Amino acid sequence: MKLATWNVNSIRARLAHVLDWLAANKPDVLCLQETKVVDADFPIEPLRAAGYHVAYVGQKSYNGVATISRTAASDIVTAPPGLDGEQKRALALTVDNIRVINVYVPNGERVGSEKYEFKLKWLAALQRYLAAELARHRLLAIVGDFNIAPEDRDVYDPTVWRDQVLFSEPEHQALRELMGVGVIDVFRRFDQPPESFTWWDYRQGGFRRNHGLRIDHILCSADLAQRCVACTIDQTPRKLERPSDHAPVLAEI
DNA sequence: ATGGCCTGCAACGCAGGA
Repeated sequence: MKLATWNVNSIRARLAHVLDWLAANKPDVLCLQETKVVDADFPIEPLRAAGYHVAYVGQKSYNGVATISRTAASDIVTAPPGLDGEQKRALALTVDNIRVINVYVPNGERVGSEKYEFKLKWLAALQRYLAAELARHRLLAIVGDFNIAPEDRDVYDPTVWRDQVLFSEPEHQALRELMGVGVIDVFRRFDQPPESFTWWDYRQGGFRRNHGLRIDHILCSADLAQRCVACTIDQTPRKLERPSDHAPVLAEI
């Protein structure tokens, strides 16, 4: 099966790109982040017409996640324990016998800010939820925009980014601890081109100069990771007019 | 040239992103 994640920076602004990408890539599951729309206004019909079931949880203006799938999902959780605040950032469901947790981890604004502390607390709650889910599901993927670049090779200029938000030691520690619960970054299970990133700033010709970060991830339980045969970043939609600033990550499982 | 972008909201600039 093909499992993908993509921060679309507004599902309504990016609907045509998403539909085109679905037609071109035919994923079985696509997890979207930053849908930026209340549930009543989510554009379900065009996605259904494209042959997908849709689960979503959103809010006005900010955040919001959605998981679309070729086959119907079950056991859908839109407010996981500990992640059930005002900000809609997590959505879990089971599809094709695989537990899929879709997350939009807080950005954190800047090291030491209130939002940064919120990010670390949110990651700790996510770790607890992930541990509980792993106890129930042998085949599990947790995917999405983690807003953390794990290693030096995931940042275009580690010297510039050192100790900055998205690349600070407390964030690295939080991600390591979360992964220590029992999930693997499948992107690094395979040979990859150097300087592979998933996000590029809209400003300063970030994409053209490949000034990016790898902050969107597909993390799989050991048994699911074993089934994974490929994991790639698709830069194609980042080259379109009015793109999302993130590119999709796609795993073949 | 020391800043350059994008989205949604209700504006006629702002908050937030990363």
